[in-house]
Formats: sequence, structure tokens, C-alpha cells
Amino acid sequence: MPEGPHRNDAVATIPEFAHNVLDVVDSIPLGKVMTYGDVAAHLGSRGARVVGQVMARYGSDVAWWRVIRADGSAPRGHEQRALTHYVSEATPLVLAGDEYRVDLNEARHRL
DNA sequence: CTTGTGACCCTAA
DNA sequence: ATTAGGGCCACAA
Repeated sequence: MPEGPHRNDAVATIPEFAHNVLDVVDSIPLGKVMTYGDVAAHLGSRGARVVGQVMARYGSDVAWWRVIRADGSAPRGHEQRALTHYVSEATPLVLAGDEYRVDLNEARHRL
């Protein structure tokens, strides 16, 4: 007889929405990016911030640098580490003095 | 159940 | 360029 989730499921730990976010991130091709809002919209949500929370909590094992802000800047507090990835995977960048942005016109992954 | 919290987004000043 | 304010909403406590 079928039953719903019981105690001691080996799965979970990661909530459903968070799991879906990670799936989308895994689908972003090398050298491409999506904004937090893009990821949310793809999942039928308007919660760009929630995507950020998910990345902060569960994103360490995926290509987190491919999810960026709407203006093309890297995740807050991770600009340096993100840049090494952009360079190594040849993500199109726009330089502005000591700052940089990902060139969304070139690198945005659309669905 | 209620509340506080953001790796955010947008507009206005 | 910067700041302020409102909106967003899944998640953790």
C-alpha cells in the first residue's frame, strides 16, 4: 500500500524548489550565464532573491558563477573567484576600469 | 502556525 | 556614479 514520505528518506535535505534551481543551473552551457531573475522566471517564479538564497545555501557544488545579477555583475562577494571561471571558459566580458561585467548580450542563455 | 532573512530586481531621486 | 524604497517569495528558525 502506497504511502507518502516517511521518516528516514535518504533523499531530501534539499527542498524541491532549490533542487529545481540547481537543475536549471546545470543546464547552462559552458561560457553562458543566466540572471537570478531568469532562473526564477524559468521556474514560474518571480522570486529572484530566493534563487540567490538557494545558490548561497546549495550552490557550492554547481557552476554558481553562471548565475549572475541583472546588470551582468557577478554574485555579491564572489567577484574575484567568478572572474577566474569566466576567463577559463571564455565568457564574454565588458571591462570598465577596475570593474567588469559579463556581456549579457553575448553570454545570456535563453530558453 | 508566524517571522525574519536575503549570492535579487526595479524605479526614482 | 550612489542611495532609498517597495516588491518579490521559498526557506529556516
